[in-house]
Amino acid sequence: MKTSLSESKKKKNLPAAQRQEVLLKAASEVFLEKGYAATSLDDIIGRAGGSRRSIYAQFGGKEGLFNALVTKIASQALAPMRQEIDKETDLREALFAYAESILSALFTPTVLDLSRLALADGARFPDLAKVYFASGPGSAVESLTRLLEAAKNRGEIQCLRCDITASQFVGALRDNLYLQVLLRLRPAPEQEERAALVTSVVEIFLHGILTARPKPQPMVM
Amino acid sequence: MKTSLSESKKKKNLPAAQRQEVLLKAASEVFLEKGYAATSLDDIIGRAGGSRRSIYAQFGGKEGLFNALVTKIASQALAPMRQEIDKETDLREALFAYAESILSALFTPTVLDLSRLALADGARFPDLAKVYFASGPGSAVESLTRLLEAAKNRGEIQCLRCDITASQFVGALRDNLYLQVLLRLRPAPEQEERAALVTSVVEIFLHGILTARPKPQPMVM
DNA sequence: CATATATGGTATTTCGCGATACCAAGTCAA
DNA sequence: TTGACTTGGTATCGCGAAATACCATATATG
Repeated sequence: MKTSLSESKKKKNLPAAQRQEVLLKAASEVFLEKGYAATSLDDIIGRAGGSRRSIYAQFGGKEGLFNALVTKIASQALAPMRQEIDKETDLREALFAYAESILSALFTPTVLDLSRLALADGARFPDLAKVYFASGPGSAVESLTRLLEAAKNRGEIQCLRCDITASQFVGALRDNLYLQVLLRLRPAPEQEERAALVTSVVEIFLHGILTARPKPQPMVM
Repeated sequence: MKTSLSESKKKKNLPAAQRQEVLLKAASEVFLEKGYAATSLDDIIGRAGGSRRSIYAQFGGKEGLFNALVTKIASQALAPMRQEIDKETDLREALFAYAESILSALFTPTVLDLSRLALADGARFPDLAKVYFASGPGSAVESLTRLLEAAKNRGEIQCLRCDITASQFVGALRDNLYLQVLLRLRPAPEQEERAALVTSVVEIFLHGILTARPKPQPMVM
């Protein structure tokens, strides 16, 4: 019946170790695409080959399978959000570079899917929520914090709590846009739109929006 | 058997209209608490009284019930995010007031639950996602945009796209904190912490973080 | 080649829950 | 009071999917 689908890549009777890898990979893809509840074991088996038996033998069931891969997925998928920053280069340059890389990482399809997964199923799987935040937004903000603190020590900027400033910088980058994309109300922004957002954020954080820059002491008149 | 639970408030044989109200109220609570999938009709009936029959007679089923209330819930629950701003008062004052009210609205338990609901089930119920965004974050940013444009017209600030600036202001307010609370990684911030965030955001958006305010031309020495 | 072991595939069981049906009990009108 | 109608409560059905069991088939070992 359904075995008619051309048997594309169904390798047969793999040894346990390989089968486990293939299962984990397929499961990652499906869970990310459809979420935990909407994914059935048949979906996974259909993609990975193998049988229910191997899943239960190696992972104990659906929950076990999910728990076995969720940490690894999260850490891998969020790798683009953990780029280290060169603390020595010009602050403005560094902020631009950081903002661009974070922003494009945020709108990566895999990152979006993982974010939706964490938000939807984080309650049932607390580890997912923890790992997601720690290895994504959390660590992104940490490296920015270090950048800001370096600049502060050089006297270039003033911020009482650089960690708060860093977190707000990332928040400003996310904008309402990230929310809209998560909600599937609009597609992810292309390069051009992202660049506009980055410029706006960096400009604001460096100079503020007051026209009177400070327009300070000298009453020029 | 289970009828032993003290029959607290189970009013019996209500007329259709009243029963419908009670059902909607109970359903709102449960859906917000547990999400769509995790809510069973028995949960709702257990809280509202009445019977399956009334649900199917009036709403056609679980989906119908959800659709019937989701728009109204969203609009009501998000009302605190739609406060109008006085465009005439001092900009700094206005931003402070706006930021505080938005921030405390964001961390309202009901708003948090609704946000989780929209993010988790927005894919299955597109209306939910649309209404959530439009009557919450969307309209909040709109009123801020008008405030900024008024200030821009008075020459107080410069921003090419005040709508983007407004959106980034709200994003900065959300910080990583909102994400952490949504993920249940930490409790909502109290008044004190919120005030610190508000101060930081307003300060940054007005003046930026550079120490050299402009520290401009004069090479003092 | 034959037997043991492990894996693939499918059938069967179990369970939760939405949907439906049915009966009892209460409400309303004449 | 009586009879038609509405609502409450429970029992039943159907479906989807996880969990389990069973048989067939492939690989390994002697």
